[in-house]
Amino acid sequence: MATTGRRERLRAETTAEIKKVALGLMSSGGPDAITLRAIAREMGMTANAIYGYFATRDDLVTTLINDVYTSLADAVDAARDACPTDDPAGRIIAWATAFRDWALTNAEGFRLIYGDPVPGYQAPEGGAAPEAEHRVCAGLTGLAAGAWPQAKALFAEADFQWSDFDPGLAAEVREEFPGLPPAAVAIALRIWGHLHGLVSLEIYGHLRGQTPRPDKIYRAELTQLVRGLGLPA
Amino acid sequence: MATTGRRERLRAETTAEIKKVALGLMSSGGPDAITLRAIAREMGMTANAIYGYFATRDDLVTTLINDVYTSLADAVDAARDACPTDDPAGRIIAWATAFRDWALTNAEGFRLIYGDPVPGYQAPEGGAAPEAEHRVCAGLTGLAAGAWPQAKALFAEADFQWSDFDPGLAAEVREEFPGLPPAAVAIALRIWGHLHGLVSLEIYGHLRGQTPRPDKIYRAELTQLVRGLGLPA
DNA sequence: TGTACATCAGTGAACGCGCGTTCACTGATGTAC
DNA sequence: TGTACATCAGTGAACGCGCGTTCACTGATGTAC
Repeated sequence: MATTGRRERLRAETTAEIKKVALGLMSSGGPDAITLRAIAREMGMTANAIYGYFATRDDLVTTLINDVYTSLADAVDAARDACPTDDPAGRIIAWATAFRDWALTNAEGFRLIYGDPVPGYQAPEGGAAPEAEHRVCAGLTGLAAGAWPQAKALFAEADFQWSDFDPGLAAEVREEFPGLPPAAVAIALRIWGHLHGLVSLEIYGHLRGQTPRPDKIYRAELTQLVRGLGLPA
Repeated sequence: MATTGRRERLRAETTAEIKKVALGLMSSGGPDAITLRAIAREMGMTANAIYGYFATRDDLVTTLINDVYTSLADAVDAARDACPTDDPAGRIIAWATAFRDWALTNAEGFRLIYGDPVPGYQAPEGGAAPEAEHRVCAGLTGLAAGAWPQAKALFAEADFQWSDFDPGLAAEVREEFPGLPPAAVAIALRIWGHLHGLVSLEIYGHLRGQTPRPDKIYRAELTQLVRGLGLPA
């Protein structure tokens, strides 16, 4: 058995194609367009052939969410890490820009993760993509932690306790960023809100009648964001 | 014909009940749960009886969106107007607080307006609720306009032109708020993003594993928001 | 006040559709001797 | 190298379901004289 067998390879290719077609269907017809029959139709096979690759439709959707969320986490992590640790403003801007770019090129994915769930879909317990979700969340906290040394003077009177956060999150932050106060975690969540808000308004078309330059609005947002954290522009 | 006839009244009541039941179904089962048959089942009648009240399912959904969006616009306008014009920070906070409160008590409505469209639904041209949409948008611009006298010093170098906005929006703003520069409109959109982001993360459950106090995060956001506009807290 | 008629909300059966899933199967690809 | 067998991707028909919508209808509520 020199390399991976032919059958194995074909199997992997078909699996990948099913996922690609499913995402494509979603992008043109919304989350409810992800049906086994539609996928099969698109691929020129019968619906039940898909059962050879995924035990059930929910299985397929879970895999899809996981893949997509992981690709988002990869994108933002990579962009941030391309910027040196001693440039917290640059890292925030890199992360945030990658976030929007990823969302625009993977609009279906963004909807799949952050929008209404696929009709009839029941996520497994623990969520569909706990690891990727955690990476994104941890990334945000890291950005806030990087900015904190310069930002703390501006948020001195911020009134947050660890009990204002989920115990799991609190424990984790305290372990990974010792000395970081709860106020910094609140900033991380607020940053998330800023980015998520503009991007999801754009993705869902609510900016369409307002501005042809959502990128410019987003850039202005980022400028004000780092300024509001006391970081040099 | 002294008052409204009995039949008329019954008719209005049934229409209202259909809408109420539809929203209720959506809140428990997502947007795809709005089916004529499910509504009829819930009301103890047959599905086709609904055709006496709405010509088609899409008609019903359009009415629903319109009602809901109008109720949002009413809520935020009323909250803002309860605060005097010479307190721009107070008006922003009142509007924003009403926005979140409305979203939490009408989570289905929020999803209906801002989330994925109802499966299979085709909105009429011009959108399902153009008037209410416009009221919300105009309200935001009004908030930015109110804050501008104090905020302008902080956004002097903001590089926005009228061409960065939709012609219709630009024309309207210039008529309603003469002298207000494009940079202020950009601020309005950014404010919208901030509020929409935190609220939709909360509504869609993405804050659940992070904080038990989304209200506190939101309040902190508002405090920083008005501060960032140079308004007194 | 009583009768004849119009209105109209709602019924019940039926249509054609697409869905997820199951079943017994076929035929090509790979493996063992 | 050739043959017998195992694997396994995919087929095709069928199931039961819920959907939007249409149709001809019934029976109670209102109205006109």
